[in-house]
Amino acid sequence: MAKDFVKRSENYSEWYNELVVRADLAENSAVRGCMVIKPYGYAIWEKMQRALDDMFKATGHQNAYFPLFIPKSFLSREAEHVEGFAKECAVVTHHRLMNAPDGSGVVVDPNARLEEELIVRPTSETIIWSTYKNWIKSYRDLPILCNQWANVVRWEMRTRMFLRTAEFLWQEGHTAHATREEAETEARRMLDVYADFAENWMAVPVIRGVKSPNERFAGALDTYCIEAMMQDGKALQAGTSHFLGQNFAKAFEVQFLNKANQLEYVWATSWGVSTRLMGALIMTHSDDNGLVLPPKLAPIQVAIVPICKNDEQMAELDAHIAPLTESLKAKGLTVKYDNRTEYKPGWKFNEYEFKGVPVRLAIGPRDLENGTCEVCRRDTLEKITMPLDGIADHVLQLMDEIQHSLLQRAKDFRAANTRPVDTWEQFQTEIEKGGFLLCHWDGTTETEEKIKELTKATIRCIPYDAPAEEGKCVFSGKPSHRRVIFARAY
RNA sequence: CGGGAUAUGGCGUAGUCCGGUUAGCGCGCCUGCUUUGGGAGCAGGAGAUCGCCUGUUCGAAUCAGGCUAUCCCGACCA
Repeated sequence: MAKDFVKRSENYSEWYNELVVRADLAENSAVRGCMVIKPYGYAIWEKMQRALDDMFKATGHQNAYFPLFIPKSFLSREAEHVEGFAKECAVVTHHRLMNAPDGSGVVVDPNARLEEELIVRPTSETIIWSTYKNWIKSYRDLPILCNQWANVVRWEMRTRMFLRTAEFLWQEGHTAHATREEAETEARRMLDVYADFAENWMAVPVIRGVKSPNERFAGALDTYCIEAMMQDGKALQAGTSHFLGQNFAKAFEVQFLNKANQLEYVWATSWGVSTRLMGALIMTHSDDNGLVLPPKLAPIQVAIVPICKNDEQMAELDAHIAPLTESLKAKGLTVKYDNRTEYKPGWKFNEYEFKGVPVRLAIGPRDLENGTCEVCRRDTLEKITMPLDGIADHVLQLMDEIQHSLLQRAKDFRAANTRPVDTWEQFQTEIEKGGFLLCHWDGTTETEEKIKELTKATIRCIPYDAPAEEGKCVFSGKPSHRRVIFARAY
């Protein structure tokens, strides 16, 4: 049991904050609202990046890089877009510092004011579409399937590590298409990529759906999303994909000549996932003993801890364990053999447990005699002693088992906390218990906002697979044709 | 931007009400010895202009005024 570590049931958000710091994932920085992602946390993010990047490439996308700064005028080209982001933009107004006249340090040089202020990108639609205008002349230039890995800044009032920080890392895909249908297909296809990644790499089950107009991205015609349920029953939007229609093409005058030699506006999509996925990963699997990582994203998959009484024994263990390490590595596993003498085995057990290492092997004098090894899996904390012979295959299989079992466990949790609700009275009590409420909704923004105001619950999405079903809106009683998901969200 | 709170070695804190030796303790850190199957023990050691400024006083971590920063609760949000 982790010492001095608050339990999820006692204070979930404190548990989360402490876990992030103590598992060495990230820490707060000198800059308000910005975090430092530490090497161990960044290693997880790199694994996510790698997997996603491969999936983007496999679906025909290429990486590119666009500027951090956006001319102020660009942002205001699309009316809804600017309205959505105006309140949280960092603005560059000057380009030079000078020594303070009174010697008190350095000040902004008032003579170095920029002609046009620059916005630190909150997202890159505008700068990218101003560029695409130059790239697109003919139907032969389409589609353009670009992605960029970048940092963005949204000046948030209240921040939480990974879940909402003023600066965060993400990828943003921006595509341009000749037809509406093709763009819509692209937006949905990338959502499927995200869902695939969430479930098969992160072991986080997600619900695919469409956002209500109220929750839609500023400037989009449709926003598709994947929604996950955290262990406290709150929803977390884990990824979004937008069908932007011709809004940005019109704002930036991006037209192409079609086969009939007629000018048409280009159709657009954008889609992104961010370091917020780290938050989803943490809050889906981790427990009161610390972080729990799915094997596919764990920077260390196997930790090996030797147990011994003296130097000679350690030397013997080193020699004995070396081939074991090699055989695990030969299976493609990431292995850490920890024979530091400054820490005792018990300390190491706790350390690797807290950091979510999926499998731990311990080998001591008794094992040397018996040709065995203690195998402990992080997700269940189950320990078994087994012969060293064939251990690499066993561990490899265990990785698979853990990966699947984490997903299954999360699915079971979600299922246990998802239920239909048909009356307003019931809604008010049920929403307090957390989880997803499947409810009929009359389709109006007024109803959605009223419900949000009264209960802090929002429509997370209208699931793709919501079956047609006649019913009455849980709030207004007006007719509805399918259920949507209500929940409190991060 | 409203409402509340806090600020003391790297971290967590005692002391503040009621001013008075060298600012105490735990964790961590350094050195040495003994240890190692679930966060080791002992001994020694380093480390703090008590958030900042001004004032009151013989004397301020402690009292007063101002400032700054951070955290929590709201409004806002991927």
